[in-house]
Amino acid sequence: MNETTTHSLEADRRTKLDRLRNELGINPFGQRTDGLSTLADAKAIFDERAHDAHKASIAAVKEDSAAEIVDDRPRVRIAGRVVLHRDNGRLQWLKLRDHSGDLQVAVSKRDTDATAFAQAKLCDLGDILVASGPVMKTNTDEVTVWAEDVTIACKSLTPPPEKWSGLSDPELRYRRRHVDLAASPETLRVFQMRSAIVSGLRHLLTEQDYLEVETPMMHTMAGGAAARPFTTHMNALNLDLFLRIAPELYLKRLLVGGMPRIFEIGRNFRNEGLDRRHNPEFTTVEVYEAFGNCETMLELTESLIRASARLVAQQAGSATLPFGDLTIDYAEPFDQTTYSTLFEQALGYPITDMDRARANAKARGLKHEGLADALVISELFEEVAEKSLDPARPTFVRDYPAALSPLTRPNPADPAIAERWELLIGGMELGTGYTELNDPDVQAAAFRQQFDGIDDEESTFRNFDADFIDALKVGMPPAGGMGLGVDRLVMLLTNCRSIRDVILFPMLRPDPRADG
RNA sequence: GGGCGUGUAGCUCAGUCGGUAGAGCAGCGGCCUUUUAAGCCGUUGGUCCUGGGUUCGAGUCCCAGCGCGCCCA
Repeated sequence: MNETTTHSLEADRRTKLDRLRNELGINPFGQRTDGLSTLADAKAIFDERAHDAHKASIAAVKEDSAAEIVDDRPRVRIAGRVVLHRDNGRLQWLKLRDHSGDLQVAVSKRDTDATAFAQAKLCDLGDILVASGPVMKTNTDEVTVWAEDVTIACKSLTPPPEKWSGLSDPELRYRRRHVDLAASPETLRVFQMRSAIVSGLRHLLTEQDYLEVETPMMHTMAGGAAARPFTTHMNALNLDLFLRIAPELYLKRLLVGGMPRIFEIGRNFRNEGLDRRHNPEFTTVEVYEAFGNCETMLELTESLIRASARLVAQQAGSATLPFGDLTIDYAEPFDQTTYSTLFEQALGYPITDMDRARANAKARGLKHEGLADALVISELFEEVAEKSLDPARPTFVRDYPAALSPLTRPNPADPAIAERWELLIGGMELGTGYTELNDPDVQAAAFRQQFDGIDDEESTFRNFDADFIDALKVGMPPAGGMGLGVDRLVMLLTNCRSIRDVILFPMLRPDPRADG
């Protein structure tokens, strides 16, 4: 950032600020304004008949000065940021933008008072303008507000980016998201969609009698998932705390407490890598349902995603959306397979053949030494088997190994298999669902077992959560539970290839060029 | 963590073989009452990411670092 030139461009704008104040007596940092229409509404209210009648009456007056001007064109008051300014001398054309779209405003010297016209003259790209007047159409058929009054509601002191390309440097888009949003309607649209998707999930769940709850984000023990937590410290209690890596163990306590259908939409924090699919803070929706199981959750998850896709596709009956080169149809029933089937299909030998699995892991340069069998299989599964799936086909992978699922109930018929699925779409893990474990003794044993076969650093963050075991002893109803990554769902549905494009302010390194 | 790419005016980008730093938009001064990325005339604006090195001379070549992106782990 160059101090000198920034300063000079800002200085130009400050000069205009002074002129507005001194020559026009205007404070260009305005006040409450009532009766505003959105630009989309103002555009929609245009009345062809009234417009034609007005035009005809003007022509009639030219013929016969006794004729009367008829003007019942709809009038609006609008506000928006100036994104174009064409000054033709005594007629100025402005294009305003708000969250609903763009709309042109014409400011004629003939039809505005001197103060209004001068404000239009002095406005810069980026200023926020309020204009009012009839909605008409230009000779080239563009719906336009023919201004009768114009006020600068907020003077912008910072020049906006190039008016057609906006910000294209991804770094600048993330660091100066406010500018990106103001300059790029496509960016705004992604976040409008994100909001609609989250509201849609909330609405669908609430409508089916799931109760929305909020559980702590600061935990004394980081549980509910295998991930490294962020740490913080509470002064009042002189207590080290973890930002939550998952809300699961608290939500289960609520099942114990007698809330049978609950969900939480909220942030989790994982102190791990950053890449196209991972931001250290990310949003999930987690759902628990008493007397459900992993099947219940599978059906629910599929229905939620299908409904979200329909919402985005906005065409009744269609739920087909692009994701990169893929076209994904969410209306079709999602595919289902099992962990061991997919493994054997992709690797060519059964999941039980540890000799080949270990040799294979070694050959592929995967972690294997000192790892438990299940973790070696898991490495191979994620590396080879998951990638063998058709990314355009949403697929539930069922029957995960119990050894990888310490919070899940094992299948009664085969204790090596957990009643758990993961959902993969577009090459991403979207979510996971379980039949929850509610036998406190089996849970306690599973907590102990999770320390086996992992390295010391990893085990630092795995805990034996005695308080949670105590809760299970009170008695938790049989239940299904699921967690769905909201950021990744939004990526899929809005065709964004980086998680940073669906998080308003993604984590970035501090700008080394910044002063502070 | 590794590989590749990238960083030049407020923004978007050129910059050839190493020889005085360029354009468009934005800005500034003019003209213009139906423009459509308006047009016309004139004009301002640079820590070429940072630090070293090679060279008579570096935006350009070399080394190191930093940010961002892509791919891989």
